[in-house]
Amino acid sequence: MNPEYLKIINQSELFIGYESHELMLILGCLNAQIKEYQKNQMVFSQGTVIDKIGIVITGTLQLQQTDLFGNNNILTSLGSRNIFGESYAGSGLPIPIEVVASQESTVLFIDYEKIIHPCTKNCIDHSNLVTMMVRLLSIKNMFLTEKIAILSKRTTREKLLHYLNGESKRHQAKTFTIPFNRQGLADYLVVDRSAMSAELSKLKKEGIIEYHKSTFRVLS
Amino acid sequence: MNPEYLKIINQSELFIGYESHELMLILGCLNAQIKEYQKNQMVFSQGTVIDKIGIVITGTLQLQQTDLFGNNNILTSLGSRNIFGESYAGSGLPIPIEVVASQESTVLFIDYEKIIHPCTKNCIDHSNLVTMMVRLLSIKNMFLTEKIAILSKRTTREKLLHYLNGESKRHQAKTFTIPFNRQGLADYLVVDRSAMSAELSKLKKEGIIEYHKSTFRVLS
DNA sequence: TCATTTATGTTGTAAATCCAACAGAAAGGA
DNA sequence: TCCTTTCTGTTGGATTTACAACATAAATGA
Repeated sequence: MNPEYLKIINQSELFIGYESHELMLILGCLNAQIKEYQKNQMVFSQGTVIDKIGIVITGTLQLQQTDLFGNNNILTSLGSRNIFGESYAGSGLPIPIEVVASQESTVLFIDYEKIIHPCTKNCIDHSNLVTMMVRLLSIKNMFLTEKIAILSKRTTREKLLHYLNGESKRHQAKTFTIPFNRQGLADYLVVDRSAMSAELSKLKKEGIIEYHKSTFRVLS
Repeated sequence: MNPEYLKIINQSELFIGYESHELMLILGCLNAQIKEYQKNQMVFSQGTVIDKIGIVITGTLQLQQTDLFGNNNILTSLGSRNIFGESYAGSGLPIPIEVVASQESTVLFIDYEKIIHPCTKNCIDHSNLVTMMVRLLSIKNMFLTEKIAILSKRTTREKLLHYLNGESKRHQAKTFTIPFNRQGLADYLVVDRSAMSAELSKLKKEGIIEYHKSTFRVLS
């Protein structure tokens, strides 16, 4: 395998922390396979059941979904080191979205079954791949649950307060820096940026929060 | 173990389909333990790292969260057969919520590690517990992702159309029945019931959908 | 059967959001 | 440094929602 590729795989969440010779052995044992895609070529089709996960080596893939009116909605873009398909492969259900290469791309595929039930003999131990996989799914799960809790708030004010309170708890500090600028935060909370800015000002005036740029402080 | 308990455990998603003697052996090998809780007693505390999952045998537990102002928000209620804690145990992160018995309850606990890395010798094979666990996490993940996609739509109309389109695809049919009454659907979409009813009427008038009670048909 | 409760649809009003436009601040580059 | 671009806050008007109140339909139970 191309050593550049190995370096990238080694940076993906699933394979982080291995020595490169270990990684090579594991990938061999997992029967991992590289595949190239041309621009606009389909990687996973909507409605199929998949049994492999993918890791983007080079290029960009897009998760997209077609709506009632035939419009193509782009859900996410995936770049180098990103893992995809793990929830779908694990569920055994047909996938409700499609994955397409939005430019020429290289992808590594691994049989999901081999990750979940690693071989135990004649092979380097890679049973902690299960733990890593489950951790990925679990953490994603927690993030999604938290986001739903936020989106379930009716007003911009409530969404902001829930988000800031959650971040405060997560950092175990009243003062913390968020990984968003204003537009990014508005996108995350699914509200209008200008309305959100106005609400932030109000909260500051009312003495409920303080902030400077992306550093916030909750006062309570 | 109480045979009534066994019957309930056998109905939980994780242990469905086993013969009762198999189940007993597996539970023994997993070192599963029963614990009783009084009303208002804490099961899991916010901020702790947990290494067990729970299955409710009898009674009711509540997942709840305290907000900035000290209000206790109930996120979900858990009843007989429900599994909880799997995402938190799998993540290795401190839990952002607390679990409390809202009435006298009986709970079965299982070490998470033993599910993910089942023993392979001197014991009945229960390696498919990993598969079941991963399937649970994955399917939950897909549901959460779908819900976020819906909640990310700005208007009631868009939320409705996205939801109905998704259900149509899932059922692979233009006509399908949803598991909600109007209030339930409004809660799921996080919109006002009456406004939603009005929007449904509009969509029907415009010839975009048809419906009768909880049976819908998308026309496109 | 009739009475009661629950579910659903309709409407008007108040409140909140979105959108657009703009101005000043901050950041980045020549 | 100056110029340009990006980011942030502010405001007013159009749109959408939430809320409350009510009427009718459907379901439930005595």
